[in-house]
Amino acid sequence: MFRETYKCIESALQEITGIKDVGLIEGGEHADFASTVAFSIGRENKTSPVPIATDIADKLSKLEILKAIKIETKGPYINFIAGEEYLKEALVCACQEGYGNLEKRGIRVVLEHTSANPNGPLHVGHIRNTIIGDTLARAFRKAGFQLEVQYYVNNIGRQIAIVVWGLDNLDLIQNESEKSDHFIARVYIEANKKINNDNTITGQIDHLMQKVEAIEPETTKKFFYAVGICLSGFETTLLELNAKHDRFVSESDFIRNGDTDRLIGKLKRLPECHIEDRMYLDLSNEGFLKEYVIVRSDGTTVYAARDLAYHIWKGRNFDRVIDVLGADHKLIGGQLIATLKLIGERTPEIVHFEFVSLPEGSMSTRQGKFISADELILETRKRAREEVRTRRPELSTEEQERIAQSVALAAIRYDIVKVSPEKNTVFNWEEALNFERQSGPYIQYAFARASSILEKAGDFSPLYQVKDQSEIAVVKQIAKFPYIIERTIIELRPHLIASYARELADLFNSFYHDLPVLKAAEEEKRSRLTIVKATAQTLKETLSVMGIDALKTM
RNA sequence: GGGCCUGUGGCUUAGUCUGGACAGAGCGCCGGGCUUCUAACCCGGACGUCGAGGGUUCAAAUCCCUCCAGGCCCGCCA
Repeated sequence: MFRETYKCIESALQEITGIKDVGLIEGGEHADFASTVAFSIGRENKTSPVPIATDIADKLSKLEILKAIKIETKGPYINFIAGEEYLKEALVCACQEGYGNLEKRGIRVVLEHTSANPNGPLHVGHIRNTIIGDTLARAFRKAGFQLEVQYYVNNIGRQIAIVVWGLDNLDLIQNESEKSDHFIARVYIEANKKINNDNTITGQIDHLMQKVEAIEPETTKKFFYAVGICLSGFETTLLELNAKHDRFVSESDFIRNGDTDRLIGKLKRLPECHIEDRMYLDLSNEGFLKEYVIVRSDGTTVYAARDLAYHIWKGRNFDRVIDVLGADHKLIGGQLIATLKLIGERTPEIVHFEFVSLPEGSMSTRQGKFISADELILETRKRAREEVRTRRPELSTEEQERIAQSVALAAIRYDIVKVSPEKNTVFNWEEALNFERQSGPYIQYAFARASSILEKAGDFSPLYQVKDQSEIAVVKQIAKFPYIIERTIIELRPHLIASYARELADLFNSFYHDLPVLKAAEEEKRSRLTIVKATAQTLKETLSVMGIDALKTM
């Protein structure tokens, strides 16, 4: 309702004033919407904005389509207060299954996220990518887009060559209890130590890369083996994080199918292309002073070449291409886009997120300085298990475990998604293991409380009526949900969902505390049950967009 | 040295793109609330030079400039 009403008021204001930007904002405590358009008209005419506001408000009040909205002025502000109709309609919408779904749009979107190098387990930095990406993916599906989520597997890069060298030369064996991606990290870390002490190894690594690029069968097999076992570890972690990729795309495919060669042929015809020993593009006209190297002097391609080929393929098969990448990829992301423009291909929209560091400094797989996602999951589950055991001792161990796992997932995903992507963060165990306010479990808890009331109430016939202050506050928040979905996919900022969900849970908890539902008189009982149902439904949808389980009991 | 991002009460953070009505939350602190639909909860209180300084504007946390601090990038790595 919020979304529709906003658009309705906006166009009415545009019609009356003839101004495109009518300064329609959220009204805060004064109103539901407010317009500051009188200020700009007043400035234009060099007259007081107050009578202008009054005049516009008069004209608006006469409009049939704004009948349900109370319009008043407070000085130069034109305030809009949603009436009973608005609240009722919001309730009706929210009680339906799939509330917040936007209209289907037949637009195919490919969204790439995580895409970590398979040289060690996913750590708490990587999963910021995963969680931002997966939440965006869920929001896009909810907003009616056809979506495919991809993981781009860097399976022939230098890091993998180092792992392959390590597997061949270091006599390391995977321990029985060791997850395969953790084993690969051990090999990678050891190999790097050896490389630091012996500079002949670099030549051997180069040689491996030449062989894999020439698709030499034995070497290729070794690369694929190393990548395969690491990836199988990732898949377990991703599953536990409730993040799903529709397709894993390997960069080696773009060598094998000739796309990279074709791309290089095309780039060679650009005036920006220079072939000396290496082949590179001079993108200085686009504002990039660095050489954008495509082919090394030994004839092998660098990552950029395969990535360009991958993006051309994505651009030709989808209407929109979205990448979630760490802030360290900003420069190469810019170079990639500039190059795709030069050759007339579709460019990706890149969502960058800033780094997660540890209190002692930045993370590094190579140096073994990281907190793995697996460790985080393990610890959070442990903590959640303790919590469930004390709160719900009467439940079976299986039931407790099921709840604990969901609570742990909620805590992890929410802790990460709630912070805006452009913020640097320092990983904090205390915050991650917090299940209280402003946490995922807090929102789950609000849903569980609502579910418990509905469960006890049994069948009831809904009554769409909103009277008390705390009822109005909840329903107004419910009304905003589709608008939040829309903003999330326009701004590509999934933390908006997180803030929204928390506010909804806050308002519901106040309502829950203020007003009895089951013990209310007949009519109020029905209307409050309707509000509880609408809230539960909306909370369930927000949780689902965040990839968090909606638990009916916890 | 250059580029990008960040700087909001003791700590974490929303709001900044799209300027607007007293800067919202949470943790922590102080004080209340479980014979009442799950207290992973609710209510109240104290705590803010919105990094600093200039500028634009009727109006600046928000736009512009300078400076300071932190992160990231500036590989024939990815």
